[in-house]
Amino acid sequence: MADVARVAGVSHQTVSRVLNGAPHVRPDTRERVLAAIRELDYRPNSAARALVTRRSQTLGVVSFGSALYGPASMLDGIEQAARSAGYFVSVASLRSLDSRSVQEAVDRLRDQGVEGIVVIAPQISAVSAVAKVSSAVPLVAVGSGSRSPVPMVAVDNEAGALAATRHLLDLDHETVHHVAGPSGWLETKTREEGWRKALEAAGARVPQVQSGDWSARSGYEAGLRIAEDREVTAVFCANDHMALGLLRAFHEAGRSIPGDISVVGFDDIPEAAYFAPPLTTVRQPFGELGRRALELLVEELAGVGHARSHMLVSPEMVLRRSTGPAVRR
Amino acid sequence: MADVARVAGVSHQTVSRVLNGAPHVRPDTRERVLAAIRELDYRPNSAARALVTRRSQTLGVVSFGSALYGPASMLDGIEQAARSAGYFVSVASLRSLDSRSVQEAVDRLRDQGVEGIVVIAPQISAVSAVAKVSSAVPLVAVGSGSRSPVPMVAVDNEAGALAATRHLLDLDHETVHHVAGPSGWLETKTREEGWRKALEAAGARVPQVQSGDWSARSGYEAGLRIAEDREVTAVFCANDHMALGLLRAFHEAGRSIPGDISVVGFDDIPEAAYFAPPLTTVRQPFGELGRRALELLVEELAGVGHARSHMLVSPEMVLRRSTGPAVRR
DNA sequence: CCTTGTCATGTGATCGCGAACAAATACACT
DNA sequence: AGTGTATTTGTTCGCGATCACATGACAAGG
Repeated sequence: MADVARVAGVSHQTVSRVLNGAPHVRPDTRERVLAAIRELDYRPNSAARALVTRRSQTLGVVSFGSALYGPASMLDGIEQAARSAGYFVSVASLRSLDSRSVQEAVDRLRDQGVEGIVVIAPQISAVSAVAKVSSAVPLVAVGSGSRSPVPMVAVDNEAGALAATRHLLDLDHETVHHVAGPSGWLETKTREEGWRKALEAAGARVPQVQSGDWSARSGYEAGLRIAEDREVTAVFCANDHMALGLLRAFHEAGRSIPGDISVVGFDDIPEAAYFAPPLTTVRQPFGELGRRALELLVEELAGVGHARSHMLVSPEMVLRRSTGPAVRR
Repeated sequence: MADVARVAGVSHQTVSRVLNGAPHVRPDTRERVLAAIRELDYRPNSAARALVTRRSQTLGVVSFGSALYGPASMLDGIEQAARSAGYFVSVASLRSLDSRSVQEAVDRLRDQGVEGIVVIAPQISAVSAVAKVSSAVPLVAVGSGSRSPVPMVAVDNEAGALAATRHLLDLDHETVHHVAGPSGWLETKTREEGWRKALEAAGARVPQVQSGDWSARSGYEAGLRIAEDREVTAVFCANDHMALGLLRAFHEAGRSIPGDISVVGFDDIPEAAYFAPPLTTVRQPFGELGRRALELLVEELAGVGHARSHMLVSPEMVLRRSTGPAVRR
């Protein structure tokens, strides 16, 4: 910066003024400074600036399962929104979601000097970990349940699950089976609750829940078990990947879809429309969730306060060919 | 830091020594300092440290299509490796891969003070953009072609495509059709080359190529076109998502797989094993690619030089049920 | 003509840390 | 005891920016 000042024949302060768009700089001196900057290919040192302003221009993202479609999309949305808000994004992805790991990741980011943190933390333990995080920096959770103790943005899983289940009931299915996610996840819980409420509201029997781990493999295994029960005519699956495994298992068991069994998924991953058959599912706007979370965080940073600190986004049902009317026996 | 020094009754330099594990600190003073640090919950200011050491402990990742399985997995691998090497990771995801966007992203990261950059840049234009990037910081590309002008890590796409095609030829198919990726991608090019070479080596006819855009939708559309040609008995598809669309189209056209047509994909996404039927494909170890890229970058930072600056990882074929012997007519 | 206020620019201090050097202390060996 | 060397600690400076304040020039108003 001193070099630039020398070349432009001004003081370092004037260079700083030009850089920060401060008022009270005569147009021609501004030009001279800019010319000097170009000539020297000068780039401000962000560390120095961060040191004195106490602002790093950086936000942190703690993410879990970041290779999965949901988290990856959210991260993408977050980065996009952060950039347009003038922030950098630093990531810390977790291998496990225990309280210690979350705390560690948050600490790491804090040490790096991030101004705020978004936690992509869909697990119950993570939320409580986040809640415990004695963090001086603002923190927003995304994709976690509605009873999160920190500000958060999430899809209304319960409403989505309820709609999915009701869709099947409306097709005259006597009841709807459920393949849930792994225990400990907020999505697992809220989706199961939505399913249960829909059944209860309709006075339908509530069958036993099968549990998976979100993977197609686990859906396949659940499918094999379910296929043994010839009574089953409708299944609501807690995510699309498991639904894929389910379809595979039903196919192998010789059950036609939706002829014998109707299946609904959750997420609407891009491939869902090309499953065999195309999957009826509940769309989660992941990218938008990420963007909204970041907006919330930026608002907190700006000190807007906690005016709208819990944000539930309504998911949307996408009807495809994996669901059909129940066969009356 | 001054506070800590005061509480511990030492100078700030001694605190610094303890923090950096410098030698020549008496055990009991070290203890006093550590105690003071704990008492005050002191955290070093990374901006100040970066300012004086000229090292930000941060690496940048430029990524494209970061919601897709491949890039997301690589990013994940990169982050993991970076963390264990003691670096933070800052991401910049691109919406388009033109030279200007890439340059902008790289500049942004440089301005932030990253010490090195990994570019997840599978597009030809990106590679040339990267090559042009007049960057003072070390730069490594991952997942791009073998003729990249910067150090890079990639799967040997050509070998993978060749193996996939040969697998089909070995099953007695007269020739193998190809659904390629979008033009401009290195993967598209090298996979097509591998396919072509395998055909030529076997003296098989080289059919016209269908092009998609990696999405299941485009695979579906290509599949509809291919299904019209009753001569087709084998298709090598440049990625699994398109293969999924292909399977769907064939199913709708009443062609059985692998009875009428064999299909091979590329990537081995986790769902591929649950397609209908389970997909024979070529596995790319994305996470490992990311890790290796980061290791390469760290080596460059350490000044090990460009000893092994191009690293080709051999992909592995995964045989499943979407391929079978050609039906002799 | 002198005050007063606005613009335009410069000066010095400061952010928190580590590097270089200096000083003090401890230990070893005559 | 005296000298030399190794360990341990402290002092000063500077990294590259912003901030608070000072200064000079000029115009407007009395």
